[in-house]
Amino acid sequence: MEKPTVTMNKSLRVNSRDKAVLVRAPFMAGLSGEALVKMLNAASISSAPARHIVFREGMTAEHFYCVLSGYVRLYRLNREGREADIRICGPGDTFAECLIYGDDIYRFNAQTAENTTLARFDIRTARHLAEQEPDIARALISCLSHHLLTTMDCVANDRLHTAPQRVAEYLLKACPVDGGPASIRLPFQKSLLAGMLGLAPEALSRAFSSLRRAGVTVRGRIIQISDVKSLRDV
Amino acid sequence: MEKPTVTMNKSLRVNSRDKAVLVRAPFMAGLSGEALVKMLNAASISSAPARHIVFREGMTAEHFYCVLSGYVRLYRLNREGREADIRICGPGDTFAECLIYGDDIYRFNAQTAENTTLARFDIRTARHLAEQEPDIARALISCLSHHLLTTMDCVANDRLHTAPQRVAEYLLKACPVDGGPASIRLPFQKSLLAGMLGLAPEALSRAFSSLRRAGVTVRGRIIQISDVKSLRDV
DNA sequence: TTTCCTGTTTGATCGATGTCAAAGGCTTTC
DNA sequence: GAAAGCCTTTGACATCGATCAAACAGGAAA
Repeated sequence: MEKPTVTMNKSLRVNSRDKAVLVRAPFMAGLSGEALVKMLNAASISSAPARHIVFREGMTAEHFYCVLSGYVRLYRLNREGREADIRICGPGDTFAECLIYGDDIYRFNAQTAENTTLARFDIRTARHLAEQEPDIARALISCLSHHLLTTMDCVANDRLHTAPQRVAEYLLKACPVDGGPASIRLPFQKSLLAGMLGLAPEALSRAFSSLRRAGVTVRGRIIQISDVKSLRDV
Repeated sequence: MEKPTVTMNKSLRVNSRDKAVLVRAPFMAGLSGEALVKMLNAASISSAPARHIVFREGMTAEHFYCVLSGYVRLYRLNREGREADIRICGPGDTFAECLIYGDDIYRFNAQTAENTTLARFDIRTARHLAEQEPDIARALISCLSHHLLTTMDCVANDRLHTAPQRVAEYLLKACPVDGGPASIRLPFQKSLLAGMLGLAPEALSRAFSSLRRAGVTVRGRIIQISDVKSLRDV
């Protein structure tokens, strides 16, 4: 049990690679010079080790975040303490930005899945910026729209597809090529992928083994697909 | 099978009750005079009978909508043709507004669940208005944020709670009082509630009957709750 | 009020996934 | 390179919810 903390472990000088990720993140891409500078100035970069609690459900929401490297798990608990992931955020993803005009309380827990670098924005500052700079408002709208669509996709997938189908869909999205053989390296642990797809780790494992007949071979984080096209028929 | 149509069945003169709902909708509430007038001018009111297809997944997205009366089901199909509801929109709810800065294609199907009146907004016009009027941008951000939170709740509920728990949660949200006995009248058919909670109608029925032990009595659309507090323990 | 239609409930069954436990295999660290 | 630790896989089992079919009930229309 780690105690909830608002501040990150250590602040770092802004790394050029971090800055590049931040500027290219969907949230900031398309910002003009003036607006971009304002947002960059409002950001503070920090890093956290794996399993660090970024915030907990119920805490006063003072910041929203953009992942620069690593992964963050957004999840909620039921009464018995079982966790369910709501979203997995990777490099370029923004989270808790939906609280910018809402209650001032986090609605879920956020925990790093591995060594992670985050950009942190003060929510009140961002709100003011969004009201001053139309470009920032536009970026926010665009970002929120995209999240909403993604999350609706998630609901539909959960309700419509079985475990192997969800895995196949993930692989197809991650596939660089469109037909023939392909190879993918998972960017994170399988247990994280399981949570992303709304599955227990055991169920993900079984889904993979049921995909063997569709030409999917798994060895560690490397996934070989003998024929991408046949994955679509799962 | 109804053919997909972009236009509603018949345009009506703006009813005063419809207008009242529109102005009070979360999307427009908080708009100042100027911005409000612009948005109202951009709206066109129309009505449709039950089971009317408002739009289909894959169609070019030209409008987004606000429900003034009745209910609209947003859903997607799997390969076998089974439907899964993603969201149920009631009076005051906005849908497809998430396409304002995205692809120009609807990502799900929309069908009226009963006699329904809708306000329709041209997406391009709304986009321009959002860029001209900061208040409209703010309203959009607020509306999208709220939808995103609601949809994330939906994912968490699906993954964390059983059918009876989801029904209990719905009843608690719908409850006017906070403890003691209460009575609720469902505003729509049970099959719609089932879809909303991600259940087959039979599963909803069984969930209700399993809630009898928690003091829930169902007769038609009327639901009696002997003790609201005990519903929380489900 | 009566009838018909549609929505709802109930029963039986099946498939899918969560849970627990133990064995196996990567990865990392020394 | 070797060992330890954690992640992952596999098996067995229980549970939940979907599906199909048929009985039932409620609501709308005559």
